[in-house]
Amino acid sequence: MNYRMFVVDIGEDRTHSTPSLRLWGVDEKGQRVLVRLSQLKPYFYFVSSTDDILTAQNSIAKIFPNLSLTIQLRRRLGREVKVLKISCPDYKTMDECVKYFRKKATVHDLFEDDLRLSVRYTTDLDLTPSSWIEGAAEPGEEDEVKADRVLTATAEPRRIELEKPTLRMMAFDVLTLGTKGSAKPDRDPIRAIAVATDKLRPEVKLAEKDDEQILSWFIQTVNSVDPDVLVGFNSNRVQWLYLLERCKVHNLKMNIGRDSSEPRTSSYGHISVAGRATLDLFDYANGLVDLKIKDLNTLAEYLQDSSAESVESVDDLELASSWKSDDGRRRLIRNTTGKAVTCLRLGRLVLPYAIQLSALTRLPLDEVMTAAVGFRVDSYLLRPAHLKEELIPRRTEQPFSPYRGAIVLEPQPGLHENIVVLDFASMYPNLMRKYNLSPDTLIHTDENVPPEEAFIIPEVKHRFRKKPDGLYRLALSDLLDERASIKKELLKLTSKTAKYTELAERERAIKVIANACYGYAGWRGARWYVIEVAESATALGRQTITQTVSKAMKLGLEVIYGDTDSIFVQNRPEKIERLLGWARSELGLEVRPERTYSRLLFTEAMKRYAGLGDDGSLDIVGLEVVRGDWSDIAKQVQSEVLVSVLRNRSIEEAIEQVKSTIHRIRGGEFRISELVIRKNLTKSVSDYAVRAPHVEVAKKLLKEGWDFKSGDQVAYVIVKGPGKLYEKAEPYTRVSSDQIDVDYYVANQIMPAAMRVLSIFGVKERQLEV
DNA sequence: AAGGGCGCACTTTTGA
DNA sequence: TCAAAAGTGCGC
Repeated sequence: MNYRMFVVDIGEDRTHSTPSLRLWGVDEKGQRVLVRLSQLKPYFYFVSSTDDILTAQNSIAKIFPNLSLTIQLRRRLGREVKVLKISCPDYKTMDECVKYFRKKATVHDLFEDDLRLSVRYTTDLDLTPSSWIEGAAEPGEEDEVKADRVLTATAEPRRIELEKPTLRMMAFDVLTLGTKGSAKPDRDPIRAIAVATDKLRPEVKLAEKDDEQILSWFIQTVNSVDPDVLVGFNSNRVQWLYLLERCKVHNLKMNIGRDSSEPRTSSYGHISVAGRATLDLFDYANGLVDLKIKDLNTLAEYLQDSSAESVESVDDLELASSWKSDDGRRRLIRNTTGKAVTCLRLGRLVLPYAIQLSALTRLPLDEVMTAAVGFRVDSYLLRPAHLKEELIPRRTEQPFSPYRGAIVLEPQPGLHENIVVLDFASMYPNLMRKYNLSPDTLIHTDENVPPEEAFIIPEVKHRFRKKPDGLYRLALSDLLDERASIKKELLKLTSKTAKYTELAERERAIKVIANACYGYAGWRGARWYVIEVAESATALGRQTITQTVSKAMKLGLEVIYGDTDSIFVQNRPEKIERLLGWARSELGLEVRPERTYSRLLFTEAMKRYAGLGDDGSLDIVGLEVVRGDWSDIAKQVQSEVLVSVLRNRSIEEAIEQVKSTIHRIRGGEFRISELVIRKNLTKSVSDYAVRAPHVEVAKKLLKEGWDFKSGDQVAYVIVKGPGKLYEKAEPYTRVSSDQIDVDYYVANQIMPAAMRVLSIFGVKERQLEV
């Protein structure tokens, strides 16, 4: 009998001594299927640094007679090595065996002993999560399993292409509040839980005397809805943990897994529910650099979802006091429902991308969003490494060692007209591919290789073999070629169709992974951390951009600015065409005119400019307007100034706008929200060497029982009073207008933001004072 | 448990 | 008073 299914979750079964994988998914008829894949033999490799491999084999066979030992040929960083493949009959033996070897051998002698079973077999069998597979199976049996069909595979499954299935989604939100500071699960019961699903109306349940009933209701609802995907916001690190803790308090078993198991924290810190995928929209928001404030509302706005208005942003500090009034309580409850509904809608928007990223990197759907970029690349590289028979090294934290990066050109300050930005397309990935930069092609300094067989990298003088193709050339060729063909394909399709979305999201996922390969190579936590690769990529980048600037000047094009892989030049079409042709033929790289500006403004600073597009649109780069750590009032003023100067060509108008804002704020006409300054904690408050405003505010709130940890955002305003700035910072929710230090906002927020632009035109500060 | 890279601008604190 | 250090967030 054959089955076909879309893989939603992959679980490891350690309840039996024989290792097996459980593949959970949905078939073409919409039935939920569980396929058990057993007869898997865990294995790892042993490389002897001292003994000859036969001697090693013999001595190991004496100690572990029940192992299957075979001598094989593999590669270690491109060089052939003889290895002993050690296959174990079960987990227990594998654990014992690895323990023994780790004690005896140095870590360099063991390979692939750290791969989890699911990773082992997604790599070996080309088994891809979030994709369709098919294979032969026979009916199987499982106790207490929620699935329409339970099968036992009789052969290894194959990957196939079918249209994406409709996954059943359920979103939830949990309302908690602390009696003193942050809500603590051992002390503060859950006040309300809301759920939203595709079929049913959104529902919210309030806690009566305590939260036992609503917890039971939640568990029951999950089990009766039986979703494939559970969506939440901040669910991985906060909401699931809170639910679990409260269940513990009431002695409830949160048996919402499809095998009746409870949710548990798993790799990369995600919450795993057996047979289902979990999706935390916070993880998605966290990965979006454009998103300055990481909450559900800003995410909804970013994704242009209309449900953004249905949720109010309520500051944690305000929750408890809101809850005390009837009106506030109604608001909070409505909000909880609104958040569940919004999570459902946004979950649907994000899912197609998550599926593509999961299929590409082979990280299961629930892991892929939580895993940082480095881990996604790490996972992606496992398969090409396996195909090349490269031994997969363990992840170890290496010492930090900096290296030279890209070139930034000094901008020509002032106002420019008719400028075009020329960008190299995927510069680092293309350079890595072209020069075969890879851990397994790097030639060591003591190796003698004829110069014609090597690429010699300028400046750094590292050498890479021209042949055979390295790990990155293999991986990047696949990625870059597929991306190019998808882009072509997309031009033929109408947008908003299912096929279009699927391909567009696949293209996005490929771009993310391809662009991350360079950074990965220089990341000291990477399995294949080889600094020479990263160093060579940036050295080639510097050479490329320098040569391009020279060529542009030779062609008579004035270069106004450039950064890493771009140059800003006058828009002279014939000359630019010649430059692009030169890059194509002489460098073998694609340069594209990315953007044209009718007017473009530079200060003396690099990485900061504003440009007016031909259609009247305004790009603002690096300036205060696009920074999250400036008050809205300062950003608003600068934005108005830029519009006046660039679009309306009026310095006078700009000056008037600044003056009117200063006048307004001095007159006390402002909202506190315009003055809030936000900064992230980058470490725990006790680790700070200096007393910074946001750290002092966090300290104050910590004393009151609020949680603040590294990564949390602190929002504060500056109030009147003597002393240092850090003594005048207060949580914005507790401050009234008359306490605000207006002088600070005028002198240190509005003025600098406005003058950044206006000083270019010779405007003096006193011209802006009212 | 930790969560690609380097280059740069800018504010505030620190310490002499 | 001033330069250096600490800290943050950006660009690519």
